[in-house]
Amino acid sequence: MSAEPTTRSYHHGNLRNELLDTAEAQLADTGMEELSLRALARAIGVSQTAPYRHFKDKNELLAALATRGYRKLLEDLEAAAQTAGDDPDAEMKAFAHAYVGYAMQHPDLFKLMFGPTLQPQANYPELYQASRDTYELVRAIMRSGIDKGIFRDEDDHYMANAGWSGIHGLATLKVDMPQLFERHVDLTRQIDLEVRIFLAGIHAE
Amino acid sequence: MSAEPTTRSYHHGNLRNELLDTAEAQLADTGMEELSLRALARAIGVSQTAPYRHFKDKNELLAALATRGYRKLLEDLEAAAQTAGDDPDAEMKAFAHAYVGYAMQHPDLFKLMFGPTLQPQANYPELYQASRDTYELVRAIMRSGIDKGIFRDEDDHYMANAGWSGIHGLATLKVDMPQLFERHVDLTRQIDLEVRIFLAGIHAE
DNA sequence: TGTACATCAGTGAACGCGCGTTCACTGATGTAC
DNA sequence: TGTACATCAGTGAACGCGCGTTCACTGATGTAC
Repeated sequence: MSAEPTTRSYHHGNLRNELLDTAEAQLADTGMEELSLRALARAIGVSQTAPYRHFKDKNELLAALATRGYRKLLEDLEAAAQTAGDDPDAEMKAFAHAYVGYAMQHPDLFKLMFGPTLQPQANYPELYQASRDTYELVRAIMRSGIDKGIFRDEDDHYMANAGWSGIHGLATLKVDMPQLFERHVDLTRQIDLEVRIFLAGIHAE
Repeated sequence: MSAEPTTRSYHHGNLRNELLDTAEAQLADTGMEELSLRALARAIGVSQTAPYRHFKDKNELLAALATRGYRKLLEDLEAAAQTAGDDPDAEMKAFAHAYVGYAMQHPDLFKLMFGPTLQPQANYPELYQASRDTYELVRAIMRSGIDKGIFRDEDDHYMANAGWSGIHGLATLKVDMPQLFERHVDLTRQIDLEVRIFLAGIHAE
């Protein structure tokens, strides 16, 4: 993940970043339960108290990790939305695929971001900001699909939530209960259908 | 939760049930993190090894708890569906409200049921069965709303998943990230709109 | 109805564990003059 | 260019903790005869 310096001097030089990289790797490897500061320090080859030079406590490290996670999700979603040009249908599909894809690629990070450990986020200003930025993009994308619909403006927010719920629910079920979907379900088809139903529902009546 | 016997003899007589009741109460009180077998035994006033007469280990107790949770959810959903008569629109609305309502009433139990602790469920046959029963009902309800749509039969399963995802996503976001919805969103309206969009989408084209 | 005995459902002490965190410390680095 | 000194980023020992679980045990209950 990060470039290992060839000689380790007393001062590591990049410990904060390496802690985060290693934490993310361990999260992917063994999940949240097994992630401990001590194991992290051990893996890096640094004393178990060294992390405290960079994070007040364990939760601050987790918050930094989740913050990176939101920023990455935001990037992925933006990139997906831009590839789709002006067609809101295609945009929403690309967006949904990116969202679910992110959850599948980083399941435990996704759970950390949307899980209870770091609630309330207000305690971690950077995390709060990063998550807010992500939600704003989600809503913006949804709105761009909705604009062509016939609902009144005041429904916009509710419709954005509805679209988001569908996608988030799929990602969550896929990540938390893999056996439910793994068997016969083609995920691409599932996502496409879901977006299609949503847009048809918006534009109907 | 359970009737306390007026005199406690050496044999408790109802320890298994009281363990589950107390565990559920502690889950609601302090969440998953703080739930320990020892604390449970302490709360009931029994030695810390007594639970091992009734459960092989901690996870077996949690599995039993989640099993009860699924059965209760199933009951709630069935009851809701039945009050709605033959109108699939009303049925789906009642169903969605029951689902989200359950999550809000028992947030930590809901998380346990749909969380990673008890995965894979195959290790706990009763839990597996109870969760399967619930999913079957979910799918059945969805299908009953879908039957009037124009999609081909082979899409049924995908459509059921789509409807379920929307509802599950809403429940999950509501439970995990309460601050997102709490502020200006009328949940009843949100659910009703979501169902309306879904059904309109199904019946459109 | 009484007794012997198996089984059930508790007890209490103890084990080993890894964890988060604090503390006093020290080596390395950067800066002012 | 050299030196004094503050600050930064590490170390290593130690603390207290509650936990899950095992063990040998014992009191209570149910059953066969």
